[in-house]
Amino acid sequence: MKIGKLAKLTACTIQTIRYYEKEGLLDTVKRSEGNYRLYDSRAIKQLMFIKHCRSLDITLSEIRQLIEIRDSPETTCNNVNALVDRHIKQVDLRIEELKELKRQLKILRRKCTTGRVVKDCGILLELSQ
Amino acid sequence: MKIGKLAKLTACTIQTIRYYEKEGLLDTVKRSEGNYRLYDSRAIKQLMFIKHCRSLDITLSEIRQLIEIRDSPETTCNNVNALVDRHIKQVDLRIEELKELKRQLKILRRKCTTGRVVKDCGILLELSQ
DNA sequence: GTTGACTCTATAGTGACTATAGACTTTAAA
DNA sequence: TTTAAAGTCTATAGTCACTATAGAGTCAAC
Repeated sequence: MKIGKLAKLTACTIQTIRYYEKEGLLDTVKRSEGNYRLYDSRAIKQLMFIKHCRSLDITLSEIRQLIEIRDSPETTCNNVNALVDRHIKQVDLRIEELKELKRQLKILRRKCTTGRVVKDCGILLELSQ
Repeated sequence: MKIGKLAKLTACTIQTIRYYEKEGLLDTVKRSEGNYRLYDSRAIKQLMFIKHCRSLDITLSEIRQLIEIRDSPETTCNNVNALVDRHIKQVDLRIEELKELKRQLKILRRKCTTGRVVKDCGILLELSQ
């Protein structure tokens, strides 16, 4: 299978697949006579693993770690658990930050009602302090 | 006042100040004989305005718009209100996305308990599907 | 044989900074 | 007065995870 088909099957762009290869997340695969990459089902699995991780906002560097861990099947997986725990904490923190941000924005928004002219705009006045 | 003092007063880094100037958010200021930038209180105000906006996650491009609007004091400020409203919506959307992400991560986390070996790790198994 | 679809590499751009190199200026101490 | 340290200058590259483009090569069908 060539890269276009893999891209369709996995709903990745061709550029992204090549990018993951360059970053060492996908194995390099053999090439056709015309230098086209040739993929098999193993590549689909690898790519879906990456996609799944990315959909959970796991960074490429963390994915690299997970791949490395996965390839030592007899070690304990405590570091996998730790990685996920750390990730949940980060997401939580970001949610709290954004909630506070929203609160601030709403306060700001209330400083001005529609139809004023700029020099009386409560929002701009507030932002200028 | 030279750039280092401005940086201290506003808790910005020197590089960031120069960056904002390059991006047209800060006025270019006059220079000393030795080509050092010389700032006055006007620069402090401009920079604090930018900082205040950035703390609300307003993009540099939006800040540019706000500056432009602010400099036409007789026009209505409806576009300021619209910009803030749009921003609140975006933040809200992002919060919802992150909440869903957190839910997914927690589900994932429950797939594995501590102390297993990698080849039995429920998290890695789940991610591989 | 030629058109069109596909693929290749290499490079630049995104946003909002951050970091570095190498040179110049100013200030303070010896 | 020298010199060392601290401050500043410009220009450039790096960050992250892609995305977009240029220009060239490959392949299949008509």
